[in-house]
Amino acid sequence: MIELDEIDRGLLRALSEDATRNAGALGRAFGLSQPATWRRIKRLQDSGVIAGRRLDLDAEKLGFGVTVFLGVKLATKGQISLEDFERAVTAIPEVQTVEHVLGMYDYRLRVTARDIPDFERVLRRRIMTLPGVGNVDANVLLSEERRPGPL
Amino acid sequence: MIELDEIDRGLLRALSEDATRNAGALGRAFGLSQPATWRRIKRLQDSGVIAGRRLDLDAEKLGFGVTVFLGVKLATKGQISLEDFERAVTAIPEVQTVEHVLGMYDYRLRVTARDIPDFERVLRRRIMTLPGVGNVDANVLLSEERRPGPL
DNA sequence: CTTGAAAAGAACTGCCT
DNA sequence: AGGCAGTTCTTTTCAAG
Repeated sequence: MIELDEIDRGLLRALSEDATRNAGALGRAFGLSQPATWRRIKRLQDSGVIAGRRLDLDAEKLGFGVTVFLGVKLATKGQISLEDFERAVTAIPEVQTVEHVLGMYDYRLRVTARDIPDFERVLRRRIMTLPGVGNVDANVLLSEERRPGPL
Repeated sequence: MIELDEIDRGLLRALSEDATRNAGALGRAFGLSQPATWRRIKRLQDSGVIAGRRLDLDAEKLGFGVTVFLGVKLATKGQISLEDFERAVTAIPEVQTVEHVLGMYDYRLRVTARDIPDFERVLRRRIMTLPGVGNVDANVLLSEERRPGPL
């Protein structure tokens, strides 16, 4: 694990919200020079604390107005069954995230679709036919807020 | 909604996985010049399809080894109750995402903690004391895979 | 749409405190 | 660790085909 001071945490918090901010402007906000700030960011990248930079897409504007969370309980779950399920589920383009979890469900899926009929198609033809699927629970996303986490 | 061709979708797919790739290199991959690629990306930003660029942090390396998904059912849910709950839940630093959903649960929370004892503390002192909380279900994250979505 | 060029700005390096 | 000065690279804008 890596040692982080207050400034490092501040940089991570700022960049988590907007990764386009440059080292010069960021440094000014924390009372540091551009190279000093840049070196801190580079250190965070090299150590792996910063795993990458990703785009934040607006699903609505892409024509995907419906996001549904599915909780999947497998009917049969041996080693083979898990791998079969994972391979099949990652081949479905509408599945954005696959989370293997422990608890009420075995997997949690984030699925996006153009509209409700489109979602029904994905659910019936793609999800319900996955190998080993038992029970499936659904929750439709109304609104969402992301936060920096406990930095 | 914005009209996108195959190249736009390709750019979004590429940048979703790694937003550090520059216009020149990206353009080469799609047979476009640097300025042409840059104009496309700018158009996607201005139209709001690209909502922003965020950091992808490694929670493990930050010392947060435990991620738990909570499904929360409210006991009382009027207009006031929802706002009270949302205001209180967003004040908890360990809560990374708050999703207002329709279905089995009313809210779904992504919570990170240093370890299981730390999680128990958050659950007992912070989550269970939220205004209006009824039943709470938990799923512990084992592994996760994110994908570009149906672009 | 393209290429080519030029200016501005950000990223990166080396050296010094 | 941090700062300063300089170099390299990308971004950004422009002209012209």
